[in-house]
Amino acid sequence: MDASSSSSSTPHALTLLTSSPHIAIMQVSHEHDKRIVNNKALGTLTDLLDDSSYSSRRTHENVFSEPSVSGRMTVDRTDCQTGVFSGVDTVNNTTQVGSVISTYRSLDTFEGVYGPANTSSIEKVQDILPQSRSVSDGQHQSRHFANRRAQLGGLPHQINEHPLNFIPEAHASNLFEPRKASEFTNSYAGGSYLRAGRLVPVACLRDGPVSKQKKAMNDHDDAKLIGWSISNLLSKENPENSTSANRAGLRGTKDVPDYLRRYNSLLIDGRLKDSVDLLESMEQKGLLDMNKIHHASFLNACKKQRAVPEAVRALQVMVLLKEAGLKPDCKLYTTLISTCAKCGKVDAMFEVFHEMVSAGIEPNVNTYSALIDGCAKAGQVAKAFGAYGIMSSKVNACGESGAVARAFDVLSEMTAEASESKGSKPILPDHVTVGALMKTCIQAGQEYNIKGTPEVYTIALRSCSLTGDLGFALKIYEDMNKIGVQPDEMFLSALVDVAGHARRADAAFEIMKDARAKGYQVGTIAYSSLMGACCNAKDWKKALQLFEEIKSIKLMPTVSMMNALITALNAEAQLGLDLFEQLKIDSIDLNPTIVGCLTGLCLQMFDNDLSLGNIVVTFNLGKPQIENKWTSSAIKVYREAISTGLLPSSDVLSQVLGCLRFPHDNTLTNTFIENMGISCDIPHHPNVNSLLEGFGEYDIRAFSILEEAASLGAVESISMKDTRILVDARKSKIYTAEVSVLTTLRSLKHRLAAGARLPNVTILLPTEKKQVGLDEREKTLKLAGRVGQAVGSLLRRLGIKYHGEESHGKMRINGLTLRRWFNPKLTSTSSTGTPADLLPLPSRLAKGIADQQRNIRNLSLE
DNA sequence: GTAGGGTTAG
Repeated sequence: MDASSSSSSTPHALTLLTSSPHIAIMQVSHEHDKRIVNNKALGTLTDLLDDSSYSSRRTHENVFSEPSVSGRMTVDRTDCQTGVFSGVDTVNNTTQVGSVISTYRSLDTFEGVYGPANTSSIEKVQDILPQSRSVSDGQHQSRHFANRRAQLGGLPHQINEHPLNFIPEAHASNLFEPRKASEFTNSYAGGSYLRAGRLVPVACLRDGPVSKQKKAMNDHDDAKLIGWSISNLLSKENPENSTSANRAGLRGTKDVPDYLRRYNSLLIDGRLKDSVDLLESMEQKGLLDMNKIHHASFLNACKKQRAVPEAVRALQVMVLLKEAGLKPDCKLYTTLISTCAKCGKVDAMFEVFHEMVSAGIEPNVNTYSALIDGCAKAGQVAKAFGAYGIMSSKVNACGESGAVARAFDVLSEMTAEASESKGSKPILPDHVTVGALMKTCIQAGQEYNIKGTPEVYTIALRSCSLTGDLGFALKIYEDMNKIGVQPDEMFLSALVDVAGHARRADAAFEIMKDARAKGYQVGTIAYSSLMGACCNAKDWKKALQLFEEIKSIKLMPTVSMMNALITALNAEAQLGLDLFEQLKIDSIDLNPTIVGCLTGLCLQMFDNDLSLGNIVVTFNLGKPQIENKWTSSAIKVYREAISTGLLPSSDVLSQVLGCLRFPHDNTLTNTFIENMGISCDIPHHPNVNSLLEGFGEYDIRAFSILEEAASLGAVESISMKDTRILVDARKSKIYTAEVSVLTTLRSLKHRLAAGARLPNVTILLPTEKKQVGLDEREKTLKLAGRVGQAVGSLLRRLGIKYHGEESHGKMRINGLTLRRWFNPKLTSTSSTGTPADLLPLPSRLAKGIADQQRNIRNLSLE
């Protein structure tokens, strides 16, 4: 710490130091806007337009295409147009017109996000999208629709021609056949997650209002009508179906509740494949009622394992079992998209999305949120911005005044297109058409439920957070203002976070100041983020200043706030402890949050010293003790917390115990041994640890702290029976688990000294389940968690043999093994300095004497 | 019990 900063180590002093230069937000906004459009967005776009890079990045199509028209927004105007104006009854089918309009809107989005799209760039887009050839002659077009009809299995004319249902010709005839990745623009390189023909256009929204289009779909989507049935698809899909029941362990399963129990337990075990097999075998027996299946649990299980293909397969089962009462609707698709998003499978996500739209299900705000979220999570920020643009354009179209302008835009474009296209009659819309268009534009927003809510803008902000793109974030803020959506605290919190990631603590404070001035609600949520922003901006002075402010407005510090504060102080760890002293001076009660932050900080610093070999161990009457600043501080904080009546949390306990670990190194062990006056040859006596204080692993203060915590009820006591000892570490934190095991050993050592027989020791450990693919078959593996691994290596270090595997969650130490371990063969060089409780056991003493006698005899024989 | 926003660290 240099002189200037040490003078500022108290929060009060800092308040004076940190009056920062303020930078006007709007100015930042303008500058950044330009930069975004010029460098980032246009750069991405030009990449995309470059044929050579296209092949490897084809899924980037999603960046600028409205998925409901699948990358065809620049080229399918004629299709859309004829679909509306020459195909069917135009004016009465408002939904269709609305969709056309949304098609056009997506073009606007393209322009809105990436700047004006000139003709040549549009042509370039046409060139690179193989399915996007303009289809302007009537013959070609009718062939296209015929294909489309065939592929839909004879759905009504008007639906087939709906632009949303447009599917590239290349796919039309073979939708039921597995497609090659190259045939499917939106497939990822390894093939499609949604195999052809599996997710059929099924829209059966029995709940809520049903649009004309959806009604029509509803009336005609009966699976049987289009020539296939559940069972034949299942048998095609899974020729091993007869064995699936066996695989899922179903022999003997009879009734539905029994099946459902098994299904749930399979899910809990993470056996996803087996659980779908089980559903299928239930279906075969006619026992399946999808209303009784809790889909979210399944998808959550998928999420945990990042198992998108399983999620998709389950969705397929659901779709196939529609008749059994399931309604694959927007929500279900959105859930699936969200699952993909959470798993980081962007391609799968877009594929589901495209299928959803092909099925005539309108995405709503949640769907877009999930998409943006997924792109952002996967670091595909350009896509996230693209999805934001699409959604944003839909939101903008909600307002009535916007709708009128939009309607005229669309009309003029349509007219222009029509007059250009050969062989078509120019379309001159009358007042009825215009009226219908306007109505549609208004309805579009309502019907699609695309409303401007702070939530969705908040999600969009996350993309900016990842890149530290404050400019775009402020643009989003502006967008919101324009359409009159008031930011709420979470939005502001996210915005502040972006500023922090952009290393702009000043801007973060400015945003908060501005929000307060506008009278927006800002409380702990926003302040937590502001503290986080200080931390991200690596501005510990501002963090401390903010902490003062938080105290002054009587806001309760949150865990994240304190963590952020202390993290910000990381390089200034001493300040964290000074802060602790300052709290007492300010008579702020110690709370669990602050205690946790401080012990966490101490552990972090202790670990740092440990890794640098800076842990000093001193011997006091043969007892080794750690001399470390952070250890002392951790214990001090812990003691003070207990004295004010706080119950230590499991984290705090483990952190404090962690500060009492001895370093693992042989020189230290040798020093221990020398100090105990024992001489032995370590390579031949690995279990000499049994004689050491804390077994050479922990400072003995750890044991009293654990015992005290157990007596306070902060941690479960170890079950000590005469015949069996059980250490249940399934819920223990890592260092608590280690000290628990050592405590058990200590107590057994005393039992043995008292002449008792040693019982077996069982240790229960947490495990993690993971399903892995092995040759297309899946297997669930149990893996040892961190705690299990730590306990396993602890025992190995000590030289204690155990049965069982930590990965199975259970290990057992034999009583006899322990007895032997407690009696290492060694010789004592002196009897002085040996602590009383470490005096050799009677048996060992006797043996020691016998050894000595033998040695003397041997000497005399020589 | 069925989509659905933010914040620190690992």
